[in-house]
Amino acid sequence: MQHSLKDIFPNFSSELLSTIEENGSAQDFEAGTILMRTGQYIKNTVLITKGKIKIYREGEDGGEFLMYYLQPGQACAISMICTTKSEKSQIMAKVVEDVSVMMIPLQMMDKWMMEHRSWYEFVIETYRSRFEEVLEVVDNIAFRSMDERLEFYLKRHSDACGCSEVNLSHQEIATELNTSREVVSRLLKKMEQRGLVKLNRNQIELLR
Amino acid sequence: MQHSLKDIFPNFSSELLSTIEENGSAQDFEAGTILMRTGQYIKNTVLITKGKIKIYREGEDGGEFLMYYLQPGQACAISMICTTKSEKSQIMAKVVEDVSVMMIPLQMMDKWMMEHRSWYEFVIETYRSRFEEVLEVVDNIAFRSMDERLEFYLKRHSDACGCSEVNLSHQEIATELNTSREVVSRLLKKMEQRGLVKLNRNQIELLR
DNA sequence: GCGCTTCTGTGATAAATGTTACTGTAGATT
DNA sequence: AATCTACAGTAACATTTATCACAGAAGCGC
Repeated sequence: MQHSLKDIFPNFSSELLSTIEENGSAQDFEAGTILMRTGQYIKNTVLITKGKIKIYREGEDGGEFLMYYLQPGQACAISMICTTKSEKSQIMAKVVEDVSVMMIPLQMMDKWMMEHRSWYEFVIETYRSRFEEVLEVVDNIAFRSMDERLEFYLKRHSDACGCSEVNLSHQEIATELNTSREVVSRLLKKMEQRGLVKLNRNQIELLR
Repeated sequence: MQHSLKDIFPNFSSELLSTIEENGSAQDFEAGTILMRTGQYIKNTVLITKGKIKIYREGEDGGEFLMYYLQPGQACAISMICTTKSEKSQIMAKVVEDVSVMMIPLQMMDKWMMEHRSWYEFVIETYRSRFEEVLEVVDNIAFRSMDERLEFYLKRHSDACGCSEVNLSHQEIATELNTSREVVSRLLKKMEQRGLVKLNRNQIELLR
């Protein structure tokens, strides 16, 4: 069953909602799709109405460092920021759970800021929350060691999917933390010994 | 000799400039002043007209991780973002070179967004550039080792002060990179052997 | 079942970074 | 000059993280 835009963005005024329906283009993408690559020019602001997206920062050596998740009711802050001057994307966006999005042409972004108070507030709040999220990422890598970062990673994953099972291989986790598989395996083993997780093949159960 | 607001913010319309003069409060602070602490509520948006400010992320253990510099013609993105809802600051701001600032009461922020196109563009550009700067910080700590980060730190310092001498002790540098003095000393010695710097007491000369 | 691939576990070792301890030196204070 | 203090250099060692090597287990296709 499909939720309406109104349910997903409850703070939008009804005028704004119909303008979005009019000017936006609804699109679906399967899990695994790369929605945006580092260096690409951005032509749309993306509103997520269903599914999940992960935002990565790419290293020169091909690393894919996980920054944060995007979920229904949220928007890609980068696509908003870059939109105005049609700048290049500084990040990579990957679909991790089949998504539906509304693509908003870049010229609408500025226009609506003036015309719709609820759009303005949404944009500011998007900036604020994403900025804070990135600051938290900085905290983690600047001040914490790998075991703490791994615990944080697992917690965030289960928060995002709303369940206590993480269905990822150690290699995938290692890539997103920019470390090696062996390190992840070892740290997970220690967590299992401490009773924090139960390890299965391609699955980690969080116990507390 | 004092530059006028118009010279420092050349893109602001003359109406906006006079509104700023009218509603803002010009204030000076000496080097060393903490302008904003983590957890404080933000009551003003800060425009820098003279001097330099460093923005830090504070760790729980008392670490002060340097994020970026603010210079004349720039504004504190955090103070803009948090302003709307009078949120708590997520960062610490320290004056490193005597500054003059314009304090803009938070309610002006929203008002001017609607009334002054040049303010709107300035705010969006501020968000964009600060976001990019933080992403670069993430790059550095996620993908680079301490020697590369130290070189980047020194380069950024000399860019900010416009000279090739860094007048800081090894301890101060270590604090801002969240490492220990010994590590900084060792790496600097190696850089000296590679001919990249010349080390004096309380001063590092960049040679290329 | 057999062969193949992917995933996981683990030891050995290397490299980077953090910590402790101690020394010497430059500059300031008296 | 004698003393004091902050700063810098460095050796020795501990810890964390990365890399290499290999082996066993789980799932898959045939």
